[in-house]
Amino acid sequence: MPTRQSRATKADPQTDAAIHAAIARAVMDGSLRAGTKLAEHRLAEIFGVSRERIRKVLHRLGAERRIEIIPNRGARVPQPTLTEIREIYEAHRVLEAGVLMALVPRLDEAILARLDAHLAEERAAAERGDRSASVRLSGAFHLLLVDAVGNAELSRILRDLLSRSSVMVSVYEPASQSICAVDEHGVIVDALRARDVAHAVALSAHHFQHVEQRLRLDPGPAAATDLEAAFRPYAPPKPTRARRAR
Amino acid sequence: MPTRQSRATKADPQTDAAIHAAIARAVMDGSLRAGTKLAEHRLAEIFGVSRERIRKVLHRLGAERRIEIIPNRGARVPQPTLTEIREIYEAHRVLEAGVLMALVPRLDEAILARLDAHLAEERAAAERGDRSASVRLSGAFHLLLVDAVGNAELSRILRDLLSRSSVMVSVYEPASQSICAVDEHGVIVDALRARDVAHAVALSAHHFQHVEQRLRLDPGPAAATDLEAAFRPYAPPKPTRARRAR
DNA sequence: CACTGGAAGAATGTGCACATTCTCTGGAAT
DNA sequence: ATTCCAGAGAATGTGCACATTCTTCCAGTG
Repeated sequence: MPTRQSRATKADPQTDAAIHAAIARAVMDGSLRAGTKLAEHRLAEIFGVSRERIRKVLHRLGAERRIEIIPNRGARVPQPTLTEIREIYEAHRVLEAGVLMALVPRLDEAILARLDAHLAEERAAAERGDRSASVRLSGAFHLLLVDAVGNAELSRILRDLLSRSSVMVSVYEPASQSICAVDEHGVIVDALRARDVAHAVALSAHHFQHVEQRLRLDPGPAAATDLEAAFRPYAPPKPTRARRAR
Repeated sequence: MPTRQSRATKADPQTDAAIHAAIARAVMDGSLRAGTKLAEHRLAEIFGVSRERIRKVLHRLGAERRIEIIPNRGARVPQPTLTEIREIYEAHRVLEAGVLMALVPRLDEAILARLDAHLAEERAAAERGDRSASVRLSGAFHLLLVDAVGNAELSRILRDLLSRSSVMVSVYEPASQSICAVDEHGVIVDALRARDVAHAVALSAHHFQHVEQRLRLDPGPAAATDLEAAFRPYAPPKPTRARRAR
């Protein structure tokens, strides 16, 4: 009997990890706005894989709290309330206090040099008005701090928290302002260099509260986004014929 | 109105959540020892559900890092190295420092009363030599601390961390000693009552280091455990006839 | 005109069959 | 005797078909 389709032409064009990363990134960077429905069938068509593959990825994203899954009702990009967002930021602030306390005793010149280099990058991005780079770098600053402690578990937890707060920035953050003022990062590094734990912690807390205060009060429109447009840069290695957008 | 009878007659004997909880608990409390293979087919028979159901639960447990999944090679109870365990404990210690700093400013009599009541429970368990209760309560103490902050996200993160360190206790902890000395918990509460943040943090760090030092250096035997025996208390609504273990 | 009931269509959930990969055993060659 | 290889058996991965549930829309009634 004839084989259905020799999918043996090549190994899976889209591996699970690739699809997972694509959707996670689209959710994180705001390409998919809060409230967007993530229908299994449509995603399967877009990525050119079976629905089961999409289904598995979606469930994993749900377990990671990156998307919201309601039984029998599918997956959506989460639309967090302002209270939930403040909780995320507060959690980040509380945990970073512990990170700073653990970091000070093990500071060395190499770590301080890396932080200085990062601050220079941030300033450069701010000066040339590159908002995209600024957002990315300001998040990376906090990751740099936790990575300096040298505990993989800590890094994983904080990285996860940061990636989830990124989702929310796209909903609540006014687009005209940068997320983290580079000056505030600079003074934290200064306090670290002086081995002043209490001051570093206080500056960090103050910094996070600044960010929280900048959040808009209205959630903005919860309109859905076109799935195909969001995933166009990713991977249709499938010669799909033109499809009309409804 | 004809009520749905399909659910009534065929009533899912085991819901996904129940199976998930059963396996997670078995892994956490040591009923399944490190290295035990979790074969899909056998679990499906034991719980009396289809293999797909087990498969989904297993993948979710893997995403939560509660079990270890190797592609094409199945799921196993993780057997962490001593270094990984120390990282978990260190992470917990670092994060709890932040929690204590956030907790002190919002301490009130109600919280202190809850902590006191918990300490009394711990002492009672210790006095009657109930090791099982002692282990459970000593973990609950740290959850009580983070819950008192009132941030659900923080509670979730620390709860997850604690549940994962519980796995390791069963591997590395000598059975004759209790996990957390109740005295050490008591002095932490004393420092909190005095609003002495620095002291509370120092005591907490000292406490965690105590626990770390108690860990045995040899991982002990990595023998597998009989799956059916571990899950006998759970889930056999199976009218299956007796089956002999091969 | 508003509201309820229900049917049709669509989306999600599940079991099954088959494909792929791995493990284990037995035998032959060095 | 040890090592390597091949084949059988078992376990995992995947696509498909069907069952269940939800949404939507429309007809009928008060």
